[in-house]
Amino acid sequence: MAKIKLPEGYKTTKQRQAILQLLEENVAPMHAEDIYLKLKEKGIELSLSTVYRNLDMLQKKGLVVKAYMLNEDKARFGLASKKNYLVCQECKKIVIIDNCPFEKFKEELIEVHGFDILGHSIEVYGICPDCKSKKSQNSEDF
Amino acid sequence: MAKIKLPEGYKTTKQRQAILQLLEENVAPMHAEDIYLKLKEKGIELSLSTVYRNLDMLQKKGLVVKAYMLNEDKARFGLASKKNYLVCQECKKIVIIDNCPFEKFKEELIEVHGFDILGHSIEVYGICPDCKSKKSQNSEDF
DNA sequence: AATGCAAATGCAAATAATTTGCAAAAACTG
DNA sequence: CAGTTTTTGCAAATTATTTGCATTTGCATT
Repeated sequence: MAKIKLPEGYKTTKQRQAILQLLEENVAPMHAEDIYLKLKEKGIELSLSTVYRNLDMLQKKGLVVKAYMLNEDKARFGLASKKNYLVCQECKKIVIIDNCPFEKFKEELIEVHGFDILGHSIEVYGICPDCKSKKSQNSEDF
Repeated sequence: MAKIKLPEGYKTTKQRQAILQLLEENVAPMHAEDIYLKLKEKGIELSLSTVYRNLDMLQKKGLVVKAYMLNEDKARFGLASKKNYLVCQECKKIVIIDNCPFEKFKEELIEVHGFDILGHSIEVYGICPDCKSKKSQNSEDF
């Protein structure tokens, strides 16, 4: 948990710190409301708009990534360092892909399309090992 | 323009056909409202809820992919076959990545995480060649 | 430690995308 | 072309997210 440094001109508030810390602790990117509820539970006083406002600011500053996942209609927010993940379609568990395959293809993409590449995000969906074994217990016919 | 076959039990309506055809013609995934407006322009009678309902159905049937792009707050819909793209952060132009790098990493991902992989989507953002040259015209200092 | 000012917060109200209920219209079946 | 089912359009409802404004808080400077 390396403390994340806020950009110039922004103040350190307990709400802001709590949000960042929660995002650090969590593997998966979270919905704004989850963040709000989790922090309330922990006894931190904040409002949902504070959560949104902070996430928005952090996103604009590049510290946080906002993403919508398959079949979800609300945004998730996570630290910019965790932006490639596997999602189980059964239990919705999220697993971070850490050595991202993408780097190897950056060059190829630059050549083919001529873009300067600033960033990327990859979402992979499937069935996680746990759900797979639960499934095969119920029906041996696969 | 290979005609797309509707799933069993669904009727062929002019609205539904028009939506699918428009998605085939378009390189980039579109917002529901764009689809609505473009088709209205073409003289096709439909409502926005019809667009949403069809896209929803098509998505559930796997023919269409719904995705939210970086810094956008409304969904885009595109044919399932076109789900990896490059987005220019300046002009918002979208370019399809056609020989998707991902396939080569599927195996690796399966091994490492034990997921059965059903699908994926990749969004890459950067600056397109056009915007790049416009930029360097304005300031030669890069 | 007190002061002053900008930044941040909470609350309630506003906005905007998407969804839904329902009656009428269109598709397909025989 | 009559009967049944699906689809549509419209308007109203829902839900995530944003915003205005008055108040509070963080922090730099006396």
